[in-house]
This record gives sequence, structure tokens and C-alpha cells, in this order.
Amino acid sequence: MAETGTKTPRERYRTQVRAEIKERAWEQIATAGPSALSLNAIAKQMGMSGPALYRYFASRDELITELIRDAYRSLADTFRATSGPGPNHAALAHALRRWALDDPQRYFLVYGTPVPGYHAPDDVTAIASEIMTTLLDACTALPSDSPATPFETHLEGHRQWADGHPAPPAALRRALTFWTRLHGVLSLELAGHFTGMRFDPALLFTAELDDLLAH
Amino acid sequence: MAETGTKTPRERYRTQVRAEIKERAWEQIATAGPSALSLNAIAKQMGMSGPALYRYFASRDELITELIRDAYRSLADTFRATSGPGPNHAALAHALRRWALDDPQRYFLVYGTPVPGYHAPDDVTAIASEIMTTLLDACTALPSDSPATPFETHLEGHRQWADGHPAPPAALRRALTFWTRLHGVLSLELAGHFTGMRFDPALLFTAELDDLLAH
DNA sequence: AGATTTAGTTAGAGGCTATCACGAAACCTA
DNA sequence: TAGGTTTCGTGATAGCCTCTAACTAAATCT
Repeated sequence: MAETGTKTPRERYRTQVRAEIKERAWEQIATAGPSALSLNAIAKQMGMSGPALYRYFASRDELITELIRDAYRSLADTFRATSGPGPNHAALAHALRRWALDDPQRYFLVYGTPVPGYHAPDDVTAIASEIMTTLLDACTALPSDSPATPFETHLEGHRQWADGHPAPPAALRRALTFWTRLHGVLSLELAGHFTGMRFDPALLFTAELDDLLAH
Repeated sequence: MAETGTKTPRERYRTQVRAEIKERAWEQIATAGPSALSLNAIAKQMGMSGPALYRYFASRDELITELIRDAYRSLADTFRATSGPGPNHAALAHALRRWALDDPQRYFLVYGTPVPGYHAPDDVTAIASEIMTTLLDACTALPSDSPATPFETHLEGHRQWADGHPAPPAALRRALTFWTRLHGVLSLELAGHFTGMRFDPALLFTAELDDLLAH
């Protein structure tokens, strides 16, 4: 084999340990949030002493960034797998909701409260725009008949973020509202702001989705 | 004076020190987020040694809870001050946006990513329902003509959260969408998810608001 | 087999939360 | 105004944490 598709044993071991560290990190985040993530505790869980982890991640921040990257990647893949030809908003929406409920902290890592200083590395924002592209595809596939709103004409003049995507202004607007409205419902639901109230969040979600599809 | 409206000097001093501590805490939160809040650092800033702060707040968590309480209180007051007789959604919405932009971290303390274990004390949830009541008032004042949707009939059966408020189902639905849609736009804007894109978030916000008022 | 890279160790600096025991100041009361 | 009591702030300390540095031992490469 000319290609070392399977890497050297050391590299195999290394990636496997990195994976286990991330695994434990996800568990910690799920139970106590990202701020409670402790490299020391992970190391002890894995039977090694604190500083050993620094062979695998340069810092706590780098580990968290890696988790954020994985979260983005996971959502982008889910979206791409759901996306097909034609307008499949509903499928995307439900895929999003399933993905969010599957691991709320993972959702919050992507769309939750940011740390003021933090700036995502370029490859992460690239994944974000990949997600947006999938969404724009779905929106472009939907015909739009109603006349352009003022905001849509504003968007037509500020469409750099669509990154060359040929979506018409109405589709840009549709993608944005798809994003903000579903995020509005989802983030409040995941944050537990509906728990006291006894209605079914899933119905609110689909009601918003229906409204999105109707107009 | 039978009433000690002005307290004893000790109490005056005490509340003043508590206020200064919270002041510094807000500054720290604004620049580095709640997770970076350090009692030690605040103490040093105020010229006293670490443990002294524990005379004023039993723990870091208690201080943060107090900040959350103040944030809720501030929003409830803003809402109540904005609310008048009749349907003034637009005023409420813009008051909300101003309040949010005024101090994004304060907004996130209320509506942002929650710490998994954390449960807000009862008086805080009471303020939350006070906010909801103000919103329901505005929604009730608006006439609704369209036929009830399935979700609205569902809400009619699960309206405990309205806490005896006489709002009709359509108003319940309207209050929820008001909340989720505006939060959707605001939270993404404050979290910086629109920064790369060059459009004006204010226009998206008012576009969503207009849509809310139109239907 | 020897040289080199890498994984893991302990020690330690410096930060944090939080508790405790102690001195000192302020306050209340007789 | 003098004495007892409450309250404030202190330093010391325990126990976490992140992260660096020097060192050992094992695996890998030549």
C-alpha cells in the first residue's frame, strides 16, 4: 500500500485518546455546562495525571473550540444529509429540532451565549456558511409570488453573506426568518423557559414552521 | 419618625457596598461573561482582601442570582413603563430591543444559555410572569378576527401559564410568537451571528415586528 | 543497537472559591 | 460616657483549577 490511509500506530493511539477526551468533555458539558469543563477531572477519569492532557490539547480553550467545531460540523452534515432537490423546509426544520433536542448543550455551543472576547476560527465560520448555503438552496427552490418588501430590497443590496448564492431576495429573507424564528422557539424551549407553562413546545415549533411555509 | 425609611448607618453602608460589588460584577460580566466573574478580583478592585466579600454575598452563585434578579426586574420595569392602555406591541418590541442592546450580557443573563443545574428562585419566576402579563395585556387589546388554529385550541386547553389572565387563545398565541420571534432575531444579533453578513439587524427586527402586527 | 521522538510523570507557580479564627472598629444601651 | 455586643475586615488555610517545566520511560525510526 503506497497510501498510509491507516496511520502509524502512534497516530492511531493519539487520535483515539483525543476522541476519548472529547467524549468525556461532552459528558461534562452536558451535565454542568461548558464553564464547568475541567481538564484535570477528565484526566483523572481517564486514569492519568492532570498535565498529561496538554499533550493532546494545548489549552482548555482549544479543547472547547474543537468541540464547537465538531458541533458545527455535525449540524452541517445533518443538514446536508436532510437536504435534497426541491424545497424541503419542513424536513430541514425537523432535522434541526431533532439535532437540538438530541444534545441541547451542543446546540448552545453553536447558537448560545457567546463569550465576549471569543472569535471563532475561520474554518468554523466556513462551516457556518455551509449550513447557510444548504438553507438557501431549500429557500431558492420555493417559488415566491408576493411583491418584494422593503427589507427584501435592503437584502438585495447587502447580500455578500449569501456568498455568491443565486437566491432571489425573497429567498434570502425566507432563509433569515427560517433561521431566526425556529431558533427563537428552540432556544427558549431548550433553555427551559417553557417548562412552567404546560403547552407542548413541539406544537409551537410546527405552528411556526407552518406559518413559515404558508407565507 | 415612626418609620425608619432611612435605615441605620450600618445598613446604609452595607447596601452601598453591596451596590458597588454588583456594579463591578456587571463590568466584569460585560467584558468577559458571567463565567469570568471573580469575587477575588472584585474585592481587590475595591481595596479589600478576598474573603471580605463573603460578608455581603454568601457565594459567587448568590451574587450571580442577584444580578439575574436585577436583570429581570429591570426588564419588567421597562416593560411596565412602556405599556399603556391599548395594543402597543411596537412600543414594547422597541423597548425590548433597546433594553437588550443597552447591555447584551444582561439580556443573556435572562434569556441566554442556562447552567444545566440552575433553578431560578421563586421570586425571579414571579417577575418573569409579570413580564408575560404585561405582554398578554398588549395582546389582549388587539382584536383577532381569523379563525382559531389548531395550536390555539391546544393553548386554550393549556393556559395555566397565563395565570388567570383573561386573554383569548389568539392573544396567547400572539404573545408566544411575539416572544419567540423577537428573541430569535435579538439573540442571534447580540450573539454576533449577523456580524459577517452586512445587512442591518434593525431592519430584520422591524420586518419581523411588522409581520407580527399584520397577521 | 543506538539515536530520537513522544507520552507520561511529579513539582510548582499563580489563580480561584470558600471557611475559619482572630483583631478592630462601630454601634447600642445602661 | 463606659461596657458589652454586633459587625467588618484580616490573614491563614484547604482544596480546586490551568498551565509550565524538568525529568523518566517507552515507543519508534534509522
